[in-house]
Amino acid sequence: MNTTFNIGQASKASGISTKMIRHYESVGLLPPASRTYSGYRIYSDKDVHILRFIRQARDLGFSVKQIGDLLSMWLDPGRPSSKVKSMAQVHIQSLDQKINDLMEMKTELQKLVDCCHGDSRPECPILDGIAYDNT
Amino acid sequence: MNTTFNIGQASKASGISTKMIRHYESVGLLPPASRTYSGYRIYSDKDVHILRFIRQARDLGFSVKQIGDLLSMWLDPGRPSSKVKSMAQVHIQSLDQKINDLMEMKTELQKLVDCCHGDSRPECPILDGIAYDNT
DNA sequence: GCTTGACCTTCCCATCATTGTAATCTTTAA
DNA sequence: TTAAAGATTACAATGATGGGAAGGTCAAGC
Repeated sequence: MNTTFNIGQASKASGISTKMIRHYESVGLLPPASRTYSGYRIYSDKDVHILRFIRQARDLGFSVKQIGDLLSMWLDPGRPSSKVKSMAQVHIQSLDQKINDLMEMKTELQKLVDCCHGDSRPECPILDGIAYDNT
Repeated sequence: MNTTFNIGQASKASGISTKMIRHYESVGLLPPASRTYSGYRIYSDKDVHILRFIRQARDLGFSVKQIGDLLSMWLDPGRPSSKVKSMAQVHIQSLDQKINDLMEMKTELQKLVDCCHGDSRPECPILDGIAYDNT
């Protein structure tokens, strides 16, 4: 059955807020939705499927620009899977980079925390570390 | 010796761009710098020390708001170190949260990448996974 | 003394993903 | 018929940072 959805229903079905659905349309990630006579947006099953694709990609940390690329690859039946795979691998690298940056921050800060007695006295190796550390 | 710095020198000495030094002043993280007769900002050794503190805190992932709190604790000789320590611990938790989120993304994406042969054929488990996965 | 280049000033705009708000119109259910 | 829920648009804000324009200033060299 070809169900149709208004924006609120599409939002619930996809997990993307109505705000963001309109935004994705305005920046060209989505084609302009068709409209009812009175101007409400209408979404088909296929549209909702695309929205769910977008949400999944977003949850994997892809940017809107990258999601656009993924979408056009998804909708292009002939594209080689190697293209998708290399894009995914590049993205994994950037995730790794971010993870490493955050872990480095955590390690440094943990070192300072471990040195701090954390009581009512004012001496504080954490602040001293931030003030004088030259890593 | 009481050296003074203009904004470019303070930037080099602290590792914070001139853009950001002005920005930090405009949002109140820094008090308004004193000025030469012609309007150039002047920084003292102490000011540069504060800038370096800010950069260290930023490199540990603290937000400007949090850096403001750290700064006032740093400059308040009587504050208990427990205050600093608990703030640092909360921050470590939020770093952990971010690390976990990113690692989850990476794991999921890596699973898909591992399934993809990545050659000239169009079948692509990565796109299929993004399209149909319901984690 | 004047030119040049490097550096400073302010102000506005852009990024990125997302949320909030306000004013207004439409649909739906009581 | 009316009230509530939900849709429309447009604009602003977040947070950390960068870019650029238009203009003033300083130091070095001729």
